[in-house]
Amino acid sequence: MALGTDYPRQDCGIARSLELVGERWTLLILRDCFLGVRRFSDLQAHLDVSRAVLSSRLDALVAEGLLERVGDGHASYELTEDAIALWPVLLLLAQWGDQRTSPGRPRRTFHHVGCGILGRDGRCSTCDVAPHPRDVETRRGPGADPTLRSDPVSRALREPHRLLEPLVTA
Amino acid sequence: MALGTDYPRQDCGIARSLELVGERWTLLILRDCFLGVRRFSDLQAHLDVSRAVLSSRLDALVAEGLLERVGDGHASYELTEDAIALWPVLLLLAQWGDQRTSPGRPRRTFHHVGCGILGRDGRCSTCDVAPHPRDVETRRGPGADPTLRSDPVSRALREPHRLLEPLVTA
DNA sequence: TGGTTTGGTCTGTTCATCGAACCAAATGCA
DNA sequence: TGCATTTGGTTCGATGAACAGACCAAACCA
Repeated sequence: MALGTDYPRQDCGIARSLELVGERWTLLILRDCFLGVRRFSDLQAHLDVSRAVLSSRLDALVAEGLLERVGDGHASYELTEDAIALWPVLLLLAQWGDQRTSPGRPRRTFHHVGCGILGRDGRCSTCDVAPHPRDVETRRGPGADPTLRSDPVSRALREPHRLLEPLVTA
Repeated sequence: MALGTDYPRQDCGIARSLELVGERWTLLILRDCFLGVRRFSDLQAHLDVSRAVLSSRLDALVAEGLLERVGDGHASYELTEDAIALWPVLLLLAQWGDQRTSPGRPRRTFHHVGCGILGRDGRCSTCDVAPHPRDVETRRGPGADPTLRSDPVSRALREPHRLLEPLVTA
């Protein structure tokens, strides 16, 4: 972890977290992994990020135990339990960002499978449970702009998709 | 907002959020504001950040409606409701970072005033309510290192303190 | 009113990211 | 099986962000 992203003089859990997930692109990489993206090229094409930065970020996430490389050769990247614990952060940032920039018209919605939509506290509006991400389905919301991107991941995410399930791109 | 921190090609609430709070130091500034720090020099001394960066971050937070300059001359910085909505993110990052780097010995704990300690879901372990930050008291935890810093803010935070209340530094 | 403190602003240096080029390794197919 | 293609990097120069120090304007207070 480079010195330019650390906070050695902050005795604080937030600083410890930001040292790992605070760098540019990292949380968006994790977002994509929650959405089921598994392959380097899919991540790269969906994020439009330089391959050098993506490679460096993935290495760090693997080294710190947030991602796991599965399989030899063209590996698949999967979230660990530690990373999955960050889901509420991502959900809240998604909702907060949508509320500020597209009030009442979220770009993406999240649903407790077979139940209700998730509210601001991450709980199902129907049963009040805060479901595990694997029991969450994500859908394109009314505020989404389907014309902005057409990479394979963006196209696949036009359909509802269960979090943590591998996203199949053509 | 500079181009190097934006994600114009991401149609995503998380990207919108990160465009505002994803820059280095921003979330720590907001953390300090939750802890009741109000003045430029206290922020600067507690964060050990260059004054140019702090000034730039504060300007952006004010411009985007997350902070409010109160008073003329030597202004005071106060969180807006929009910013206060980010409290669960900060709480979760604090807990996640502490759990990973100091398991069982958090550097800082948060308590529902007159009730119980807050758990991982931000709810009071006694009454199960997720209290508003103004009803939360923060205390130094068993994992804190009181020798790391001795700026006025760090010294003041050795005592329990209510979130959002102005932190008085000598 | 003058000295001190606070809150900036400016600038050269260092580090991170970007974008393109190059290449090694893996995959797929005839 | 060998070759073409794809995938997953690595390298490098240009650009932008952060840092550290110096300077200074504005505010405060005795």
